[in-house]
Amino acid sequence: MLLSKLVSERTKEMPADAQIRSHALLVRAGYIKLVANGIWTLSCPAKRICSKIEKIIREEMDAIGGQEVSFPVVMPKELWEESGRYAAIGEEMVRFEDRCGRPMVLGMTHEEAAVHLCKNWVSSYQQLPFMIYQIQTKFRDEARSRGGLIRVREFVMKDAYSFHADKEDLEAYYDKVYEAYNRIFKRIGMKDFVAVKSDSGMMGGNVAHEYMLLTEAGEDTIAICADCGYKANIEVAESVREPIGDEISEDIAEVYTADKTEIAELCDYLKIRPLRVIKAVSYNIKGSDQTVLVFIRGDLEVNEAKLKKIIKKDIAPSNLQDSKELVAGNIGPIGLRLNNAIIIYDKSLQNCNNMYCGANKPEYHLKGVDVQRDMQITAFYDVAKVKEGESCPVCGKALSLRNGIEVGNIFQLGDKYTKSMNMAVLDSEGKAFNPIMGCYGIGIGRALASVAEESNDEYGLIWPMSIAPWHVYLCPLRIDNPEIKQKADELYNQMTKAGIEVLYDDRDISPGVKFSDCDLMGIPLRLVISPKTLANNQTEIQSRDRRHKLNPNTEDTIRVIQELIKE
RNA sequence: CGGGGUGUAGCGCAGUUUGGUAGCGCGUAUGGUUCGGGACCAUAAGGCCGCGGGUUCAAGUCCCGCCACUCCGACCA
Repeated sequence: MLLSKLVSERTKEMPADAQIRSHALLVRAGYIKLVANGIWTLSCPAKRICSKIEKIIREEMDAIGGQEVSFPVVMPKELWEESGRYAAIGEEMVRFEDRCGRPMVLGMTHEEAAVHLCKNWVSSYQQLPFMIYQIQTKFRDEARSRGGLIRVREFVMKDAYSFHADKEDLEAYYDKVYEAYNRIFKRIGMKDFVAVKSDSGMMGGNVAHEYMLLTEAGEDTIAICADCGYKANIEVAESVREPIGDEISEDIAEVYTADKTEIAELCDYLKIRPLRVIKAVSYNIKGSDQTVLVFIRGDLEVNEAKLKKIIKKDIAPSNLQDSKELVAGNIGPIGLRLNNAIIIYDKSLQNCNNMYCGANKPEYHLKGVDVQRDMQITAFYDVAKVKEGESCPVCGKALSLRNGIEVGNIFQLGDKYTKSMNMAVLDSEGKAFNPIMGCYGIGIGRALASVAEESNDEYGLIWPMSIAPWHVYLCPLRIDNPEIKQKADELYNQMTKAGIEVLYDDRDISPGVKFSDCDLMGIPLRLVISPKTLANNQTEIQSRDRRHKLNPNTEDTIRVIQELIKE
């Protein structure tokens, strides 16, 4: 490829609106261009990177028995009604009508299409298991896209679906995918990534993992135990907390607390620590007036993902100011009168004593509360957000919190789709059952951006050889010199013939511009020829990561480059 | 959806307070001198000042409405 013909704009200046490095550098180096909010064009080099990532994914998916298919982007409403998701999914799914007025949707995931493809073909357990996958454009009308290619509305995704006769088989296959994913991310040159336990969200199902690139720019938070290796998305992460209290339980008594209702000012007023307080947090079930009231230790926050899972309903924070039953700021679990409400007690309260809580009347709180003695609680649930430094649920050592970008995920789906869509096969006794499914996704563009996020320096991007748009940046200095031009052309042709991918900077401009474009674009190897090198019958090879700097003889150049690429 | 910011040449921005000839840097074109870490000189091209309405002799600038982008939050298989 001749750089003079490459359609991509490189700029000296960092885009002002980019908040994270991958966004800034991908735009600056001319890899991506914004078309509309969350919708990008990939230029040739970015497309080449994607193709290489896809190739690696195909190899690994095929290696675990996958078969590549292609589902439609546009699907009829009916398909999504079968699974119940036409109603369940909100505005992020694009809906429209075709010319005949038939309702259609744009695919944002393809469980329905996968079941549709397989349901008539499979009739016996003997055909199980199998896995189908595709690499295809998805559209999700995200409420808010951001971060360059990190969070977009239109993106290419590898999505895979496996079908199994029983849980054991699914679990065994899930482990295979787990390993395949580790290989994929390693091969595309991602370094600091982990697989963490996650929430299965709207996909349904139970066991799920997310592959996270650990980086400050990440949108997700992950709890990690450095000691035993426990890792979980904060949405599901657990921790162990010791009960708060003293040896001797005091008696319950009312205390005057004036207008202090916020935890911070209440603690200040009473000279106590927040963890001595039983805090009330209230929500409404979405689409109804039923209240969900959570009691939790004062220093902790409610993890809404956990809460939703427990009550199995969608919730929204409620406004207590117009409540007739609750005294905002003075809500307590004792003497509470509430109709039609779900009350959840967090595990952090278990066995605590000498606690403070609202007295359910203005300007008063209770002290000396002993959770076991004074409250009739049948069940405690874990609905608290894990905090930095809390104890690991496995080994008890301190947990740390890290940010991460979700680059892939794997789910054990169960029979949610096969059941709702009536996909049944016969078992060995001739009895019909619904196969169970797993599904497995990787966002291609996000993977590209994640590598960019992790792999760069003050001069620009640094692509790993495995996904670099080109292996070599051919950089002749003084190309106005016919000798140089001839030598460069010659090397370009030879390398291309030898299967080396070369970006040839054939522009007649000053060396500094060439060097900085090469660094900015992050091409792994830079091959310089100049009057200086040619005088010694040499060339100059430098790797973008500065690990190699060689001056081979001209005739050895290609061999040296091939070795470096292999390495 | 809520809150902030910004829309002026391909890119980055000034000009808007106080209305009066459309500016700067980079990039681009031509000629010349340079050239191993973003060279220099000269000349030139390039604008519906986001869109629509209004006020005014006169609007990039003031008023009203809309749109887009962006950041923070809500949301997110």
